[in-house]
Amino acid sequence: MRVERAIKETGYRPNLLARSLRLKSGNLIGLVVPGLQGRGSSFFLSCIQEATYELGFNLIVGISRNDVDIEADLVDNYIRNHIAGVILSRVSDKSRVIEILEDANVPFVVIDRAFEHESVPKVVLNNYRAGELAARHLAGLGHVKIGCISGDLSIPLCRERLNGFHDELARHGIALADEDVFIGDFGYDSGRTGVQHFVERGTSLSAIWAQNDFMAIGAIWELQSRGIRVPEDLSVVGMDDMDVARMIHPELTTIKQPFDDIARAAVNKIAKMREIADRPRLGDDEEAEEIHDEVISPSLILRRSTAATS
Amino acid sequence: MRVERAIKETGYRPNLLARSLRLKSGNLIGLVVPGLQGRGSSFFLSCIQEATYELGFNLIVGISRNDVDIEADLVDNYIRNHIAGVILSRVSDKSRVIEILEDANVPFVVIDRAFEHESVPKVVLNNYRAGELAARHLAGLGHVKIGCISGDLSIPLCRERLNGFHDELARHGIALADEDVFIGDFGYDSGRTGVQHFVERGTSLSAIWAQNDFMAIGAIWELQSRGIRVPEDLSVVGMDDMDVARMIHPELTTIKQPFDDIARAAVNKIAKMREIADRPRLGDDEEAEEIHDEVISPSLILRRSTAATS
DNA sequence: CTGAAAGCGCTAACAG
DNA sequence: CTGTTAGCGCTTTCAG
Repeated sequence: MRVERAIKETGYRPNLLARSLRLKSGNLIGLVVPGLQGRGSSFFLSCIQEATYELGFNLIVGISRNDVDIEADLVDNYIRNHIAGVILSRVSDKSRVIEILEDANVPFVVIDRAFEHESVPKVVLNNYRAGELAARHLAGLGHVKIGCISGDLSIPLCRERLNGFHDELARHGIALADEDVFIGDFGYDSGRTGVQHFVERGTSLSAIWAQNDFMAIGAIWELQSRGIRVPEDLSVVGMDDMDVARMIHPELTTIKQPFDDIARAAVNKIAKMREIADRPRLGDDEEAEEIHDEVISPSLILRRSTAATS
Repeated sequence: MRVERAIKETGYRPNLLARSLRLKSGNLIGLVVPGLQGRGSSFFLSCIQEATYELGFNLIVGISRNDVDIEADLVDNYIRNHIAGVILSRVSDKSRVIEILEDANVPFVVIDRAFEHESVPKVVLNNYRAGELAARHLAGLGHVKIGCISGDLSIPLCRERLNGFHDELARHGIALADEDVFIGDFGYDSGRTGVQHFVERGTSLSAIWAQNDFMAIGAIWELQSRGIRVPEDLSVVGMDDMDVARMIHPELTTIKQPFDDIARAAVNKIAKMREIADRPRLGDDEEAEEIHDEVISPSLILRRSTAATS
C-alpha cells in the first residue's frame, strides 16, 4: 500500500530485463523474414510492428537472407534473450527453426507459407481463392487466351494460387495451357522475362496474371517497351496490392493480400499461445483449447490495367 | 580451464538476459523510425539489420508514426530492456527522446536528419552536395528553365538540398525562381500536385529535380498523363535511388543516397561509443576520443528520364 | 589457477 | 495486509 503510492509518485519504471529473467519470458517478439527487398515486406513489417506495440511487445527483426544457418542463429539468439514468441515468414522446408523453437518451448507462428504436411501453427492467405479471383475477373471481361506468371511451383503457395486460377478458368470453359504459364521468381526482372518468353513463343495472349505486383510491373514495362498497350492490347492483373501498384501507368489492377489482418492475427495468436502456456494445467481435458490455423481472404482491387476484350 | 572445456563440449549457450542484467548493457540495438511506408525505409532497415547482425546485435524496430509520445514510450521501453544503443531516424524538433537517452546514458546516433543547433552524434548525407549533383547534371544537359519539387523548407535537410541546387545552378549562370520551387511532402501524390502546380501556372520548365524518388515518380506520372513526354519534352531527376526508380518507364535518373554506408556507419558509431563508455577513464585527456559526425556522399545515377535540350 | 560468494532488479512464496 | 527472503543465470571479486 505505502510502497505502491511511492511507486506512483516516483514514476518508477520496472527493469524489464530483470523481470524477464525472473519470469523466463519477456516482452520481445521476434520476426524472421528471408529478406526485406523484393516483396511487400515493408508494409507487412509495419503492420506487425503496430500489432506488437499495441499488445505491449517490442519487435526484433531478423533477416535470414535465405540462409538456414543464419536463420537458426537468429532464432537461437532470440531464445537466449527469452523471447516471448517468434513469427516466421516464409521459412524453407530445410529449415531447422521449427524444431529449435519446439524444443525450447517458445510460441511461434508461420505466416506467408503453406506447409504441406507439417502441422505447425500458421496464419495464411487463402491462395487458392486469390487465383480464383484473378481468373474470374479476367474471364468476366471476356478474355479467353490467358497467361500466368507464377512463382516456383515447388512452393505450395504458388501451386495453390495457380490451381485456383486454373480451376476457375476451367469453370468458365477456358483452358490454361502449360506453355502459357511462365515461372518467375517474384522479382521485377522476371516479369519482364516472362513477357519476353510469351512474345518470343508467338502466343497471342490477351491477358496475364502475375502472382505478385513486382512481376506484374515488370511485365507491363516490357509490354510497353514493345509497343503493346496496357490495357488496350493486353490486360495485366497483379497480386498483393503494394504501394507501387498505384504508382505505375496505368495503375495496376491487383489481388489484395491484407497484410494488416495477417499481421494482427499472427501477433494475437502468439499472445494467446503464451497465455495458455502460462496457465496452470488443471486437467488433460484442457486439450479443447486447441489452436486453429487462421485463413485470411484476398480481394480484388479494380484499377486501370485491365479492360474488356473488344 | 576444466570448466572451459566442459562448456565447449556441452555446446552451452549462455543466457543473454542474465548477462545483460549483470553487465547493464545487452546485445539489443533499437531503431526508431517515423514510418516504413513512404521512403526507402525498407532497404535502409535491411542495411541496418545486416550491420547490427554482423556485430552480434539484435535489432529492435519501433515506429513512432510521427507521434512524440509513442516515440518517447518506445525509447523508454528500450532503456528498460538495457538497450546497447539507439538509432534515431528523422526525429522531430519537438522530440524528447534525445534528453531521455542522454539522461539514461545510452549511446545513440541520429540519421537522416540534420539538426541545426543541437550537438548530437549523427550520420548524415551531404545534402548540399546532392543538390549540387542534380543541378550540375541538368545544367550540363543544357537546361536553363529548371524547377524543383522540394520537401518542407523548415526541415534543414530540405533547405540544404535546395541550397546546393540553387548555388550550383547560379554557378552555371542559371537563376532558380521562387515560383519554380514547389513544396511537397515526399509522398507520391505531392509529386503529381507539383506538376499540376507548374503546368497551371504556365511555367515552361524543361527540367525538374524532385527531392525524392516518390515525388519524381508522381511528377512523371502526371506529366505523362498530360501528354508531356519524359525525357523528350521534360527531364526529371529523382533522389535516393529506390528500387522503384528502375521500375518505371522511363527508368529514373536519380541522386543515390547510399543507405548501406549510412547504416553501417551508424551501427559502428554506436559500437564505438559503447566501447568508450565501458573503458575505465584513465584521465581527462581521454577527451581526444571525441566522436565526430560522419558525412556520407551522394552520387548521380544516370538512367533515361533526362536528356539534353534540343 | 580454481572455487566460492555477492549481487544485477525483479517476482513469488512464505512468515509475521 | 505488510515485510522479508530466495533465486532467475550470469559476471566479477575475493579467497584459497
